Amino acid sequence: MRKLKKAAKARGERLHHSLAQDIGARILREEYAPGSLLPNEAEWCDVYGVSRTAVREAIKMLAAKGLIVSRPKIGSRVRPREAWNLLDRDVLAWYWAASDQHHFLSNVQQMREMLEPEVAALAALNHTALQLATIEGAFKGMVDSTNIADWNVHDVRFHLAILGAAGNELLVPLGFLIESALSNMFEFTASHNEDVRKALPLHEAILTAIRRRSPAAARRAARALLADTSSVIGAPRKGRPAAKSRNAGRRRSA
Amino acid sequence: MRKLKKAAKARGERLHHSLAQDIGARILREEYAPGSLLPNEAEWCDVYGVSRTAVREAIKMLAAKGLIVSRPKIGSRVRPREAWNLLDRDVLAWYWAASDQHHFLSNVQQMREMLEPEVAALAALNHTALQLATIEGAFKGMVDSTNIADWNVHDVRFHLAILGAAGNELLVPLGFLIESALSNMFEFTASHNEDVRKALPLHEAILTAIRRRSPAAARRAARALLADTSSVIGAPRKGRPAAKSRNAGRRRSA
DNA sequence: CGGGAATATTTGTATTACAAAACCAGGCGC
DNA sequence: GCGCCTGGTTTTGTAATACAAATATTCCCG
Repeated sequence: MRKLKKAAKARGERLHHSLAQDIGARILREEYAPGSLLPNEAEWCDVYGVSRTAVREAIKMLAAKGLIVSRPKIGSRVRPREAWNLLDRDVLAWYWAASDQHHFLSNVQQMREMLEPEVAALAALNHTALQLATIEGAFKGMVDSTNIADWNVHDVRFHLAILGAAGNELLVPLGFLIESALSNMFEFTASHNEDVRKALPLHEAILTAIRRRSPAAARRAARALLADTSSVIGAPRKGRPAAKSRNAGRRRSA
Repeated sequence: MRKLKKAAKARGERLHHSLAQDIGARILREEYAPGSLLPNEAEWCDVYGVSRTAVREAIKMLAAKGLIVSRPKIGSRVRPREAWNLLDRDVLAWYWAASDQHHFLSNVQQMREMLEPEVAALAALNHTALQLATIEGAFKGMVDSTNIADWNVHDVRFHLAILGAAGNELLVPLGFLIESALSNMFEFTASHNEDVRKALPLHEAILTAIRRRSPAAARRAARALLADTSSVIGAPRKGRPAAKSRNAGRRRSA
C-alpha cells in the first residue's frame, strides 16, 4: 500500500489529499461500516508509510465532510450515512464510484426533474441582460461545437448560466454539483450521439422562453428536455421503485 | 484574539475546530475577498497564539469545504464563491450569520417549494410500512406536544421521515440541511404561535395522502403547507425579485 | 458486589526540522 | 539591450517527537 506515496507525487497531488481520497473512498465502499471504528492513526501511518501529520490532516478533511468524528481515546468513528455530506464534490464522486451506477443516475435525474424546471422559470423572471447574454453564449457554443466533448462542455455551461440567472445562491452549488456529476458520468450517455441533435431545439426552447421572460414556457421546455434525457438514460419517469434497492451496490463488503 | 483558545476549552471544543469556525466565518463575512490571499500560517499562529499544527488542520477543514485552496509559496487563496460548498452544514451556518437573513430565508423557502411537494409525492409512492410508521410517530409527537420547542422538534422529524420514505438517498442530506437550517432560524418564525394550530391539519393532510399512496394529493398537501409557512415568513410567492439583492448583507466589509 | 481511583490507550496540541514548490531577481550569454 | 537560466527566498508540505487531555478499562478497596 505504500505505493500511494509515489502515486501522489507522480500526480502532483498533495499527500494528505491523496490519503483523504483513499480513506474516503474506502468508507464509501463500506469497508468500514457506519458506527464502526477506523484503524487508529498509528496504523494508517504504518499502512501508507507516511507521517502522522499527513494522516491527521486527511482525517480532518474527512471530518469536515461529515464522514467521521474523532474523539480522544476512542478513535475515529464512521458517522451514520445520513450525516455524510453527500452533496460534497468528493463524497459524491466516491459515492458514484461505489454505488450502483444506474440507480445513482436515476436518483440524480429525479433531482433534476424537481429543480431544473423551476430554475428555468425563475431564470425567466429574474435574469439580467448580462446573464441572458451568458446563456446565449453557451447556447451558441453548443450550436458551433463539432465533437461530443465540446458539446458537453457548453451544455454544462448552458445549464449553469441558467442557474446563475435564477438568482438563488443556494441553488448554484447544488446545480453545479449535479452538472459536474453528470459530466463525470459522461460516458454513460456518450454512446447516444444522434440524440444530441434532437436535444438542440429543446435547449433553444428554454433559451427563448427565458428571453421572453415567460416562466411557464421555460418550465415546460425544461421538462421536455428532461423527458428526453430521461428516456436516454432509461430512468424511471415518475417516482418509480428504486426505493428499496438502496443497498444494491453495497452488499458485498458488509 | 488569543481568548479563542480559552473559549474552545470552555466549550469542550477542539482547538482546530474552533479555528476553522472562526476563519470560516471570517471568509463568509468577506473579510477576505474571493481570490485574495489569507494571512500565512505563521501569522495565524501569531494571531490566535496556537501552534502551526492546529492552524494547518483548520486550513485543511476549510479546504475540504471548498472555501480555500493552498499551494506552496503562494499561500491559502480564497476560492471563488461558486466553489464554496454552501450545502455544507457549517458553511451554511456561517452564510446564515453573514447574509441578509430575510433574503436567505426566502431562498430557502424557494428551494423547499421545489423539493418538498415532489418529495411528498415520492414518499406516497415508495414508502415502506416502517417508514410510514415513523412518519405517523412524528405526527403524533406534533399532536401531543405542548410547547413550541417540542412541536418544532417533531415537525423537523416529520419532514425528515417523509424525506427518508421518498427513497432517494441524494435528497436526504439536502432536506436534512434545509430542516436543520430552518430549526436554527427558529426564532424568526417563533413569534407566530397561533399559526401552529392551523398547520396541524395541513401536516395531517400530507400524512393521509402518503398513507393512501396518493402522490397527487401528497403534492397538493405539501404545497398547501408551504404556502402557509411562506405567508408567515412573508417570502415571495413565485420567483419574486430578490435577484440583484444578492449582495445585501455583504457591502460593509469590501 | 459496587463504586471509585489508577491505568492505559488514543487523539489533541506543540515544537522543530527539513523538503518541495514557485515566485523573484540577478547574472550571464547572445 | 534583451532574454533565458539559475540561484535564492518564501511559504506550504511532510516528518518526527514530546507531552497534554480525555476516556474506556481494570483493578483495588470498602
